[in-house]
This record gives sequence, structure tokens and C-alpha cells, in this order.
Amino acid sequence: MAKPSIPKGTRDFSPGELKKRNYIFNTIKEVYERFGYQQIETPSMELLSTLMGKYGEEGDRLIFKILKRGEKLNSALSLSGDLEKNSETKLSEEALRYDLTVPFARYVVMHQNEITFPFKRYQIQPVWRADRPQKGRYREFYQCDADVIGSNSLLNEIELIQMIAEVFGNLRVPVCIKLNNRKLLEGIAEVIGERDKMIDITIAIDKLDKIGLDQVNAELLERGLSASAIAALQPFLHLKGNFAEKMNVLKASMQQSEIGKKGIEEIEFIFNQLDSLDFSKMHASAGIELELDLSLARGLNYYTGAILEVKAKEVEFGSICGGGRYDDLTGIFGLKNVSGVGISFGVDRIYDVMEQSGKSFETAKEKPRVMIVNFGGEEMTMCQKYTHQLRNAGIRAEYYPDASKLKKQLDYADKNEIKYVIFAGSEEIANGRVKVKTMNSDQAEQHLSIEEFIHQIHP
RNA sequence: GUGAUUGUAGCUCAGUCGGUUAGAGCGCUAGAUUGUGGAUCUAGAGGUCGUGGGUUCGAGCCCCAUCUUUCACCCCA
Repeated sequence: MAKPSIPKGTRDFSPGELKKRNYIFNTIKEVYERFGYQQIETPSMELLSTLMGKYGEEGDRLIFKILKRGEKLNSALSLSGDLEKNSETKLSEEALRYDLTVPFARYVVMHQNEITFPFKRYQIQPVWRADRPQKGRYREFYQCDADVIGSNSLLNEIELIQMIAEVFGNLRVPVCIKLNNRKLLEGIAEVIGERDKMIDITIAIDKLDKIGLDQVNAELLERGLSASAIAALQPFLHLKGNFAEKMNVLKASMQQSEIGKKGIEEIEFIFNQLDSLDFSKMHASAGIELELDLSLARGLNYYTGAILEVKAKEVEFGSICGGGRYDDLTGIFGLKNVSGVGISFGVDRIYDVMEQSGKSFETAKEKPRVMIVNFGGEEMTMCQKYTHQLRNAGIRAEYYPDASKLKKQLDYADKNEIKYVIFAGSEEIANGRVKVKTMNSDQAEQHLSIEEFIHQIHP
């Protein structure tokens, strides 16, 4: 007998887990709504052409392609040689969505005539990646995106950062919000004379606290940077201190780079504005910090301005939230000059972080449940009527479906955290009063009419 | 894609140097208790030791392959 299984990197969610997950979803959703974002959904699958080339070479490889079926598959097979390089894209024309940002860009272009810009949307849906699963990495997971599209204002960046602080404050998860700017990174590459090596530089810098300075420099050399460029980079690698101190170093060394100066201007505006809003003071008690982190690279190649990433302080985990500004994502789909900025929470990782650091999940105060014992026979019709009455009064009520032994029925009530068990046998029905047992309490059994009972627990 | 790692009852795991009939706890079913759950006691069901080959008189244990689990790198939520 083959045991059933599920695809790797996917999970079942049992009632207990789902309650906790929903607590996180609801927290995020509440903040999004409160900040004026509107929900949309897009299909689980997109055309492969919509997704390909948007996430870099690595990303393309991780897209779950959907095999063509039937006649189309047969003709594709006969046309493409087995070893042909592009055979994957020839055998597939659809794919599961890889993230929510690119489908959103596609949505904006397709619905541009109905949308009033700036458009603030949020979207909470699963995405799929053909990755090797490991700690904190799944092949199916949820993203919770909020984006503003059609506005260049840096006030959007500020609002998104405030939303991040709200969400993690409400969840009571201390985090560090790391902020950087793509223009700053480009500026650095420019002033050290290796403008086209910007990606290599940021990937190497990203590893600074993992592999150390010497290794980083070795890797830079390996990636083809000149010795003089590496020497010129050192001040940036040694960047330390508070925001103002970092800023002074950057300003001093960025005189020759227009794009670098622009990056400094943007990041300074965001920090200063948040400062005058007392952002740090407001969220300090929740353990939420904001810092400028030059080592933050973020692989997605469509970011052009601010980039941000959030890490939990209590547990070592990948980033649990990320985002940034993309100036021309819709341009690929034919709508020019529309800038967007957004963030994305990774619910699955937030859940893992909360579990591992022993956080309490404030599951919603649930209404008490009521179960009516099933004695079988004629009484059951009356019991169904009682159940109907209870449900109409907004009470979570059910009857046990089988006339099983009482032990079994009460055991069910116990395991399911049902608070009240109602006995309505022939005697009770005859005198119009049911017997109510309150589980997990010393309270004596009560004899009440069903109306009195409803009034008692739901006045 | 690279390198490790795991698999024995529904679940968590023992299983000695390769040796006779593969164990425990939890869970499940039933009873002790005829219309009252949780605690206790008793009994019972439940296994092709991931799968397929091989070595051996003999394999849960050794070898090969394959699938699976988990982890690191890469990348990322």
C-alpha cells in the first residue's frame, strides 16, 4: 500500500495552524485596509511570456512551467529537438505565478483605463517557486503585497515603512527594517569606476557579515574588479555608525556621481521625514528599528530606487518582508512612465519566526460552541429544530451526527473545545426543558428551555 | 544546479557485532462505568523495516541504484 504524500515544499494546514495563520493574515489585512489599500486578486497561472525575463536568469529557472497538453504538446514535441536549449519554453505556454508584483504590473497595464492613479492595491495570494525546499523556504507560500503605482512621491515609501512597523508591532515581533537605495549602489559602482559591475559588487558586499572582509575582496577580484576599484571600495565596506555618520561618508565620496547624489537625497528625505514623525521613538518599545544598510542588494532586477528588507531580531531567518521601488515595470507591458513602489510580507516565514521565538498568537476570541447529544430515534427531529434555533440566534451549534455512545459524543465535545453540551432525550422534550452541561467547569447541569438557554449565553 | 543528511506502527522514536517470533511511549478500538468527557487500570487492533536490485547459510543493520526528508551553498518571502 503506497502511503499518500504531497509534493515537496508544500504543506497541509490543520485547524490549529490555520487559526494562527489567519491571525497573521488578518493583522496584515487590517493594516492594509486602514491605510487605504484595496484588494485585488489575479489568476494562479499567467502566460509564461508574462513572467519570463522579469526575475533574472535564476528566477526564470525557478518558475513552475505548465506543460502543454494534448495536440499542442505532441506538435511541440515533434518540432523541438530533445536537447534544444529553449525546449522548456516551447513545451509550455503557461506558468504558476512566481510573485505578485509582476502579475500586478500586467494587471495595471490591462486595466489602465479603469484605474484611477495613484492606485493603492493589496493582494494576498500564494505563489510558487521550483526551489529546493529548506528551512524557511517552501515551494508554495503566501505573499501579502501592498503597492502604490502611478506616484513618484517618496511619501509612499514612508507610508509603506510605517505599515511594516504597524504590522510587526501588532504581531509583537521585534524586527530590523533595513533600507537601501539602488541609486546609491549605482553611485558607488560609478565612483570606483566599475559602473557595469554594480550587481557583482552588491552581491559581494551582501556577504560581508557572512564571510568577512578578506573573502569579500577575494570574491570581488574573482568577479573581475580591478585592484584599484577594490581599494576605492574599502571606505564603503567599512561604513559604520549611526545614520548621520554613514551619510557624511557617503556624501563626501559621492561628489562625482549624479545618480549617487540622487540616491543620497532620496534616502535622506525618507529618514529625515520619518524622524520628524518620531518614527523611531514611536516604535522603539515594540523593538522595531530602522537602519541604512548598504549591504542590502535584493536580487530582483526591476528595482530602481528604494529597496528594503525586514529581518526578525530574535530568530535567525531569511528576510520576512521585502520591497522597493520599480520605475518601469509596466513599461515591459507597454505602459511607460508609471512608477510603482511596494512591499511584500512572507506569512509563512513570519509564522515560523513566531513559533520559534514562542510568540503568542492572539487567536480571535471565539464564540462558545454548543453540541446537542444524539440519542437517535424520534428525539432527533426535535434536536435538529433546536440546532436550527441556536444557529439562527448566531450561536455556533451542531448535533452529533451518529447515535453513538455518550462517552464518544462527550469525548468529541471535549476534543473540539465545545463549551455546552445539551441533552434532549424523550423526557426533556416532554417537559420542554433541555439539560445543559457546561464542559470543563464545576457548574451543575441546568434545566432550561431552549429559549432561556439562548438568552443566557447570547443575551 | 552543487554538497551533505534522513527513511522502522497513525505520530515520536528504540533496535547491540549481521543471527531465531522487530519493540516502547503517545494515539486508536473495546471494557472496568446500562444517559455523562478529561484521570487510572485491563485487553485488543495496527509492520512487505521507503522502493528495486546485490552480498550472505542468514539483512531493519553491509553494498549499488532510485525515491523521499532535512540542512548548507546559490538565490530568496
